[in-house]
Amino acid sequence: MPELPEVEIVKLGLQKKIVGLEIIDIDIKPGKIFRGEKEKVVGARVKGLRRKGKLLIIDLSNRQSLVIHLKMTGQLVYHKNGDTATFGHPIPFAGTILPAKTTHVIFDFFDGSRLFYNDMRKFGYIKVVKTDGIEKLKEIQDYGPEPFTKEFTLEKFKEILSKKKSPVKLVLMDQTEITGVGNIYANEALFLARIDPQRKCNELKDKEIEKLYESLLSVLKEGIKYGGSSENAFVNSSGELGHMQEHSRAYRKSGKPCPNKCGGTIKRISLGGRGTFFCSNCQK
DNA sequence: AAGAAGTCCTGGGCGC
DNA sequence: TGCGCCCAGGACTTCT
Repeated sequence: MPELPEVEIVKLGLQKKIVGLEIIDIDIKPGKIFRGEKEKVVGARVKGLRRKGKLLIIDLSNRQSLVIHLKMTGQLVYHKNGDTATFGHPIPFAGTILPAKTTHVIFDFFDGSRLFYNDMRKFGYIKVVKTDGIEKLKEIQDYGPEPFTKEFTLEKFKEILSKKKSPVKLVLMDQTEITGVGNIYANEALFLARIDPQRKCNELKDKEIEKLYESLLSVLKEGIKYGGSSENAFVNSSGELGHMQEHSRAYRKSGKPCPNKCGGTIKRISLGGRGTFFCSNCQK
């Protein structure tokens, strides 16, 4: 599932590929994914890309922006010579076919290249929003501080955790508390910090919070370094898989021996209705 | 007011 | 082999 590192990888990839290009058409498969008016986008150039938590924002030259959430299985794949790839004419690309069965939106650029939005589970969306109005979007307004920004200090992290009584993993994943962290990196950060995901936030000791702060930043950096985690359907803007899943320690490792060699076994429980992986032997 | 449960959606895993 | 059942999972909505 695309989280902060995966969305960052897509952003960095597309920054090199589509900035400056004019959108001359958009093909939209009927459905709820594309929200807004196509006419507000066609004819505009791509001015730049930004990321806010798990949201990707494509700013256009006409004061409109595309706000994109990939949710579980969203993909943004760019094809430089995609001029023959349309819904009627699929072409082979990066070991797959574009457009795929899961393609819902195709952006056509002036130079014949194309950007494909694929989404197997159709949870994601592309919203057309006035650039000026982005900060007022409910989802963005409610966002908590974001890792790697100057607001996200250890002190701020302590403040966030100390006021919550819920299990620490749920708070790490709550976008209104901390923005950008999802299930994979929450599991990994807690494993590195050797903290039980079920621990109540306000009962964590200062030392533990410090360790968790470092671990969280460290696993997010690692995710970016390895090109994202392709545990689910994630691919980068060139259609390639990431490698973070090859380095994950706890996520989806149930039954495997604990990588800390503590003698324990990674187990899987459900927390907040979500799969939670940890070593009950060394995560206390 | 906070926490639990339901919702969306589809491929994949499982049992028979 | 093949059918049907059920589940994951981010974030929002609805219920308790």
